Amino acid sequence: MARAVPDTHGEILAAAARQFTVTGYRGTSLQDIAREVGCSKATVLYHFANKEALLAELMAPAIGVLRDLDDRLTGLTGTAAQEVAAEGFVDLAVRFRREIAVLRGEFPELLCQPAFAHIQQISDRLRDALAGHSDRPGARIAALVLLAGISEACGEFADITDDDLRSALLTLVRRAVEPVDAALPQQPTTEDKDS
Amino acid sequence: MARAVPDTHGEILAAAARQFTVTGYRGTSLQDIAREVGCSKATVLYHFANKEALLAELMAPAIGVLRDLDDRLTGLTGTAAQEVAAEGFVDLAVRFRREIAVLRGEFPELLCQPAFAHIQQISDRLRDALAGHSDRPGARIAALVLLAGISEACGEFADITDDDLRSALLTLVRRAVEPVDAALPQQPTTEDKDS
DNA sequence: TCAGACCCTGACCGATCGGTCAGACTGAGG
DNA sequence: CCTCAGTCTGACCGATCGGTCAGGGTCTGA
Repeated sequence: MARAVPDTHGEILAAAARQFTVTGYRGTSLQDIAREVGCSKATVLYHFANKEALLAELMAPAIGVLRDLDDRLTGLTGTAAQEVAAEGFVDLAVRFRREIAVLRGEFPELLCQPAFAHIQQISDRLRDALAGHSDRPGARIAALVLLAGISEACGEFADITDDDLRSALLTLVRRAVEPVDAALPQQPTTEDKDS
Repeated sequence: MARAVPDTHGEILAAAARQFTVTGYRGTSLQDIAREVGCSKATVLYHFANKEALLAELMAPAIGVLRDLDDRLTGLTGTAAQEVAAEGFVDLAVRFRREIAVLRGEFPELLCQPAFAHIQQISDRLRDALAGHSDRPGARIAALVLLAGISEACGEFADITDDDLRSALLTLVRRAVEPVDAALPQQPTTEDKDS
């Protein structure tokens, strides 16, 4: 059979994805990646301008989907925004479990890099949408906890199929999100003083 | 006035806490800490055997409380376990917002260090308790999302008082956790197929 | 006055990091 | 045959990391 063209570029990308999910971006050296691929560190830097470019190419698809979701959210408010945000983010988190796991806690530093310039604003808008654009602390807190928790947790359930994980998460979010409509007031919690 | 005894040890600890929460454990060098304190790096290593020992002393109180919670959970099952786990963890997360933020995503590596040997097992037990010791995927997923989300999110709400944050989180957890007892069935959500 | 504990430091160490560079190898085209 | 572009590499760079070490100040108690 014809010797397959050695797709070194793709192999490096795949190896980087694996390593990043295990030891994080900063915790993975170019040497580590080169070792797994079976090439030299210089080869990695021949195919990618620098370490950041490698990460950027790895995250590009996920970021594209995140941008699409952001577009779909513009103009929506209240329950409609919550539902779109919930479905959209759950789907994104499940599909890109691995990519999201890469950012494990390295968000603050990574977001400073130009390739990820607008992520912070997008995820802020996403959180607002999930909170139904309410400024009640309970709504904001619930939204952030859910987004952060889903991001963090998705990578842990490698044994669960995408469909199962998606439906379980969506059920959870719908149950957990603070309803924005005052139309259905729930029982007041222990104390509700607006000082 | 009498010159106050310079509590270098405490100053280093405080500076480390500040820096760790901003740039993470690995992202903070001993040099950074020394610079903030206004001493040499060698001084930092005079007061603490090594970087890990500095982190360990910083986390000790939080770990103690976590251990206590773990003790209180032994023997509990079902709803009782869920309630104790929820209250205990929310309280812990709020009180030690800063300490928890330090571990921002560096859990996997840090847990390998001897000082944090049993944390993983404790948090596994905590998750099981919050899931009511159910092995249903939905329950496990909800528990993990909530624990991870609360850990991640707590540090973000510096503008909210402990009490407000605690009650908001507790309300969220009670709303979001998957009820374990079939005894009190709530209205079935959109779809409830047990495949 | 002196010894010793305590506190602190500059200089230094080996390791590792991301990144550069000149050059070797290879295969296709003229 | 030669050329040339594409691919890859070992050697090397400066920076930074955590950590060591010998020694200098300072205070206290005998």
